[in-house]
Amino acid sequence: MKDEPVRQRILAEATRLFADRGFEATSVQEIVVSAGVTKGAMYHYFDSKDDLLHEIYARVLRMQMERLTRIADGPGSLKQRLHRAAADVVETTAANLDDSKIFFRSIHLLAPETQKSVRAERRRYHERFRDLVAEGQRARIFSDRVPADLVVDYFFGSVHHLGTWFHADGPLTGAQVGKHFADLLLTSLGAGDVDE
Amino acid sequence: MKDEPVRQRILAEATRLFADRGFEATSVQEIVVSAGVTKGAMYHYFDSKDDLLHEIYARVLRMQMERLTRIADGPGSLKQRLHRAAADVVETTAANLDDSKIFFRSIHLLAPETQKSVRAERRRYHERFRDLVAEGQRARIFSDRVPADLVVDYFFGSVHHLGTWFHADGPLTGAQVGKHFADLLLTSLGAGDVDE
DNA sequence: GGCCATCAACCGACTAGTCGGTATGCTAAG
DNA sequence: CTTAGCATACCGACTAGTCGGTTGATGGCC
Repeated sequence: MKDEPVRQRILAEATRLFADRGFEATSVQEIVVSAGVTKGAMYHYFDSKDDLLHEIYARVLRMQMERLTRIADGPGSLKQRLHRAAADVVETTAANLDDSKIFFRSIHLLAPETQKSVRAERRRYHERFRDLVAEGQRARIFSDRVPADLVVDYFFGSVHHLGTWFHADGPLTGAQVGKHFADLLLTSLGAGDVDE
Repeated sequence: MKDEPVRQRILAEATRLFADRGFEATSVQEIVVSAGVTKGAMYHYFDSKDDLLHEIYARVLRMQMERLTRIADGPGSLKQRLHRAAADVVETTAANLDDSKIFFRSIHLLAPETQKSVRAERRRYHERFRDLVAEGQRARIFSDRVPADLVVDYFFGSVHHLGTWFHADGPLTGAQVGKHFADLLLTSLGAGDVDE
């Protein structure tokens, strides 16, 4: 922890504190004290407190987008890939709960421009996921009674709210919740077993 | 409104501003100016800025709990009542989006004690809803492959997430989204048509 | 080798301003 | 007179961000 690069340590502590107390309720003082550095160091690596928040978002978005692309373009039937993608996003969200909490609590506090670019990135992710559902609906593998966009909003609502109830030391692991959520998604699309 | 016009006006403006800019990013000055009163008036009716937030929460919780109880204890089959309750909470959330946004963005900013009581109230609501699902699972009307608690977490995630994408002037009304979401919930529980 | 220049990394006292909250005063009603 | 219902002026605490300065490592030059 001590020999970890300064920049990373600041980011890690900021993430922890933002998730704990909220962005606005956390002062730059608290962050630098927690990270064992000074204000000078922090403003050497980041432009502003907002920039710190933006970096946290960018890191998460990059990671999730990469994983989704790999799964969606990977092998397996459509059912299998959708199930895999759904379970994966739940599992990785559970594994990075702090990032998730910060994301949905604080995005409105960013500068309008920054907010716009973050939302755009988020939308691309959403659309990639929706395309999987829409493809299945066109192929009559999934029911099209509910529009694909709405199904995806429905599903991701559940994922994003993991931060409000999930605990790493609770009765269920992230992987278990992921499997259940993916099952619920597939079932609600009228798809039978994944292995059909 | 006619009992205490000033108090209500302060609450209404605070709700609007909190939803718009966030709790911490909104100053008491801005609230009183928006409401056309002074700080003295605000601190006459409320103990603190936190108290203002707490009142907003309490109002929402009271309303939702009352509606759920009326539907759950009302007439109709279990399927019908669950469908009705699900659609209703979506519709009322959509109709009070500001309250919903504030709720999930700012609850962590309340004093720990207040937070605890709000969470407890929220949990009672959750449990009442879960009991409907669990009852159906015991009666073999719903699939019990996924635990009732998890199904409810799944569903309410979607509801709470409405604040991030739903717009009153969008392509779908709150009632339409409510019906779709309720359909998805019932389908994911392996229940056929509601009218069976 | 010895010497100097350069530069990123970091320090921390400081500024200018904002914040939530309070003390006190005033007015109208009962 | 008392009390409710506000208004106004003000305070101390705290904030994000700045800026002149220090330190240690590196590289070119003689």
